[in-house]
Amino acid sequence: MLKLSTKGQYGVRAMFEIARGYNLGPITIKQISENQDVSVSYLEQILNQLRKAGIIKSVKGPGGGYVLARSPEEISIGAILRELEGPVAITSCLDPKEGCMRVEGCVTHLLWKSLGEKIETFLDNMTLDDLLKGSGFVEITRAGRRNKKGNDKAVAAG
Amino acid sequence: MLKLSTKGQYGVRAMFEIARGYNLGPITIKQISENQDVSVSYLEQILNQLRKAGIIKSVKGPGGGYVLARSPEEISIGAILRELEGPVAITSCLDPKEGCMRVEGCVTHLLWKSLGEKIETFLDNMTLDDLLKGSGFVEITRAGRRNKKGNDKAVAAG
DNA sequence: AAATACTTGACAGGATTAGTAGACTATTTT
DNA sequence: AAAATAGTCTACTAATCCTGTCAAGTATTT
Ligand code: FES
Ligand code: FES
Repeated sequence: MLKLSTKGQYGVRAMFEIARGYNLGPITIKQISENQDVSVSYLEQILNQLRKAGIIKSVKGPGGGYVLARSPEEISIGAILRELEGPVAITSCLDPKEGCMRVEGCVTHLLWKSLGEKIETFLDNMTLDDLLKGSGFVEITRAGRRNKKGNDKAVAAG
Repeated sequence: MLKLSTKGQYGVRAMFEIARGYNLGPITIKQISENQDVSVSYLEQILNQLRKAGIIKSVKGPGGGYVLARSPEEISIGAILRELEGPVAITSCLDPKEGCMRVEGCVTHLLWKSLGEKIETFLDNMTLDDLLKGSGFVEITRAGRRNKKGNDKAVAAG
């Protein structure tokens, strides 16, 4: 129960890839695809949606790709998921677009609402930066990452 | 995102109806159906599932219906939902039946796992009794509730 | 002009959900 | 015993959503 669609999952993983080297210039869809095992076509759809939402920016042409629009600590997982999957709405009664006539006197409404808020808080407080830190990734060298100006020294971890 | 299916929602609402007068003898599917606006046929399916799980018991024949198998404070919302919708599994990687090869080194796995546990804790700590108390329902008189031995006095609230 | 890379919209197959229907079994009451 | 009540079980369908592909197009750099 309470599954997240693959779109959301892939979206977060893609965002992680972009965040991973966000000060190293754009990363291409193809690279994300290879690192995360998600098809290029599907990623196109997902990243486009995130771009329209202003969470990432795209750079066209050779050397182009995707870059974060803000720094990793300013992008929450919640923001990403909300774009791709709509607001947290355990029941359709809680969906801003749907609503429900029975709300008053409905015994469960408060329950779902409360759970929804808890989830939302969790997701909104978790950022890409937390993801970066929480996974031993500060220590990778950026080998294999294409580089704009030829400064191929890894941004080594201290 | 993170929707609950109607089956789960209806299930909880049906359980609430059964809990509502659990010391007054069984309540029929039909009554639940009327009180909660869910079709009898669909409820049959749902309640049957809950009965097999041992959460409620059924009484056949005239005067029969459904009764809680335990007291309201011993039945958590989590238990109900787990029966009807399977375990909390934000991603399929976390589903006991599925799993994932990428778990190690997967940056998001821990995130989903952590969220899942939070949700589960919430649901497991919330019981039918909380629902009864939390909704002004201690005060209703049981009018309209069929009664086995003819003692039609309402179980009045203090 | 050529190569790279993002952009957009349509679409299809499959899975899941939501709900209905009908025939059957068990129990109580008359 | 028969009638009435009420739960049991299985199958089936329609609709919706998810997952993902494809192809033609636009923008930018070299
Ligand atoms: S049924 Fe819509 S709020 Fe409970
Ligand atoms: S992809 Fe399965 S655990 Fe992350």
